Amino acid sequence: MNYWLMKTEPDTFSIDDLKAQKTSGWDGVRNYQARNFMRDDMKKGDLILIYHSSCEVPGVAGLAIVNKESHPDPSAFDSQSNYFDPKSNQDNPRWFMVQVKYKAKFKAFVPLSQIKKEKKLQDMKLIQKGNRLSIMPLEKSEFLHILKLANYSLT
DNA sequence: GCCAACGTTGGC
DNA sequence: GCCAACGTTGGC
Repeated sequence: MNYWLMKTEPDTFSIDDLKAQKTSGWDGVRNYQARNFMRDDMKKGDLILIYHSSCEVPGVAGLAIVNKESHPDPSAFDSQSNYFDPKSNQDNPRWFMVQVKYKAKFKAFVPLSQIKKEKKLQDMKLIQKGNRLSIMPLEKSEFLHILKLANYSLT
């Protein structure tokens, strides 16, 4: 079992949108490192922190789970899509995604400012200088500590 | 809106 | 393979 953090801009797709849809293909990722995590490493049942970025108060908003493992991102084939990539095609897809399933919206949102203050979270990739990855692995201890801050318990 | 930091592109 | 130019991310 692995643990992940996935960023999303809530103006585009928020934890509330995921809650309403229940499941969603995580399309539109156009960064190779993030793609590789989805294509190679994210397994069904892995748990995911959903992070709101580029918004008034950035931070961790909720929890999701990998529902379907890697498959080609169809938005890359759609010339009408913002995520269209003419270099990707059905025979040789360049971009992959996983499908995620809603688990919870945290009652206690965990803001980035709080994460930065937590001694136990200082090694998180999220707060390393210059890191812009939209999908990143978490240590189990980091994952659990954030659940604690969110006042959320698994089971 | 600013801007630091990073990733990608493409000429050479 | 180098690297300048450009585009994007994302916090502030």
